Amino acid sequence: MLAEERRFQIREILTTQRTVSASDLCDRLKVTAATIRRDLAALEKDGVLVRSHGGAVSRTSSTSFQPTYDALLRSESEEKRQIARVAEQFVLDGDTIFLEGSTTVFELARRLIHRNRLTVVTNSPTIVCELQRSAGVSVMCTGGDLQKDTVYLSGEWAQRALSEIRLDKAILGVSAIDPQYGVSTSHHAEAQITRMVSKAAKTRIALADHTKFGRQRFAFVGPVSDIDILVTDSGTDPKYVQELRDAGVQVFVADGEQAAKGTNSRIIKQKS
Amino acid sequence: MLAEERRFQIREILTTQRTVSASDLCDRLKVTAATIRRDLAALEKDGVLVRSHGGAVSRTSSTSFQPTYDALLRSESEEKRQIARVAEQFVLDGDTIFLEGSTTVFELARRLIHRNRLTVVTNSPTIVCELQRSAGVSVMCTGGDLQKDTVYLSGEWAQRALSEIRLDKAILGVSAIDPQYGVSTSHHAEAQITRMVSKAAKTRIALADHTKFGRQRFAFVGPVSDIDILVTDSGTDPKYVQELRDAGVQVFVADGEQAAKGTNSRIIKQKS
DNA sequence: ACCTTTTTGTCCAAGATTGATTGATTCTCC
DNA sequence: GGAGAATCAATCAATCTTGGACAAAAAGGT
Repeated sequence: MLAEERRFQIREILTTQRTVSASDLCDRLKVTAATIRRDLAALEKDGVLVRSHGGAVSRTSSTSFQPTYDALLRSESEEKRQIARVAEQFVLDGDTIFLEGSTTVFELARRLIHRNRLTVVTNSPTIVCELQRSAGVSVMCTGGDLQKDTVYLSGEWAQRALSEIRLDKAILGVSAIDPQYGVSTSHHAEAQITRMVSKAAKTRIALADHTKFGRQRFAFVGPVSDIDILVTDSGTDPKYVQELRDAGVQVFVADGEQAAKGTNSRIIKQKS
Repeated sequence: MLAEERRFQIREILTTQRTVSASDLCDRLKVTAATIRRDLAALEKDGVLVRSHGGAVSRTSSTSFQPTYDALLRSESEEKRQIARVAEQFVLDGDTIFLEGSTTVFELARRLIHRNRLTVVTNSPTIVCELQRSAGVSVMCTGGDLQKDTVYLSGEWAQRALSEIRLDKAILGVSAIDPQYGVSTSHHAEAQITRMVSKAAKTRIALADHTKFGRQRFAFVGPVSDIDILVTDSGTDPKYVQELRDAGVQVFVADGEQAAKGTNSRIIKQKS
């Protein structure tokens, strides 16, 4: 194997798992620890990863993340990953889906890289860059004005693009949800986009970790009944889960085991 | 076997494999390592692949673009940086500019992060992600279909966005330029976008390293006289530089010293 | 048939990569 | 806080790769 290829493999591994141990890499790539150390040193120099005793940690990307977004991604990433793992089951090959820019949805996007015959429309440049590596997923970007703080494209171009498409599923990352008040967000432009996406999709799937519940933000998006399926983590107050179910929303709570085990069939059946 | 045929085979192999070792090619093509090295050197010069110790990595593999893009970024990055350094002088605060997706232009984008009151329109998600970190640059993305191999948004959405804007400057990364034939590129969609951007801009600035000269690609973009300013590196044959100047193009050759020293005033004066 | 040009193969010294060894450093568990 | 294990950086030797020089072979033109 070429050194170049080996280092590429390390990067690949780091995109799926955030961290990797040196000994693990020795086994998988069939080279000695000395070589792995040299590779890690080279990749660290390139800014791809940060070394730590016994292995390395991905630096998400030297180029494509603003520090705050980076920090956001790290915070509660385990819950986000579990939510993404469950949400992935709802995406079927052949679907045309919208992925809204948000960190939880980004985790889902990473999991879709190896899919086939999937069409993804998104307003997140980060997701576009991530799915660039995928051979089987065709990607469309809405365009629009970049909101620096949320890595979100909105505005006239985005709206017009959304006004002329129909989607099988819309995957929405909500930033505040309250059973009574409904879904809300900090930016007016964002709310507008979310509403348009909801209108264009046959099925609306919202991803929200437990921190998003019982909160209200500046811009109202819509009532909770607009959501068809909601995926959250096990840290959410069961009271909220019940209230949403009463409102007609299918709620899935992702805990470690459920996400790990193959509950695919059950979920998909329940969905269709 | 003809040399042409052999090199074609190497390209074929690289479309399916992404990487190939030199010794492997010796076996498969029944020639010595010296010949393979010469072939790989020639193909690298043509921009088909990037050599690495013991073999080569494809530069245009659809299966996985990321590593290739990195290698691409590495290859001749010094020239690209020098070109970007010169080109930066043409971008003034307050300008509204278009940055076309290409590795050389990407280098320029990185240098613009700390600018103020700059409006950047681009069709490259990579550039959007990069400029996300910038506080003083407002960014608009054209949207469109993602071309996996070039990290380029094109198609209807991109065209419509471009049809309704006016730009001070368009920064174009050309992939093939020939004084007689003009500018060309591999993809039809790309050529279309470039033409629209050119039409929308008051000033057209093309960036091209020395490997792009004297080449012709599939899709014709336009004659060289469409370009107002061209920046290249010192590796370019002076013959080409002269021919372009004769055609009315302002050509700037970026070498280490010129780019390093503050020749800003001279360049800007010459421009206005 | 002859000369010129291009291509290919061989040889060799310089350089790069890898695995093994060493002693120092760091982590973990008690 | 200390003993033991694991990991680290630095170094060396073995192996492989590279680029240049030169000769042989092939191709092309007259």
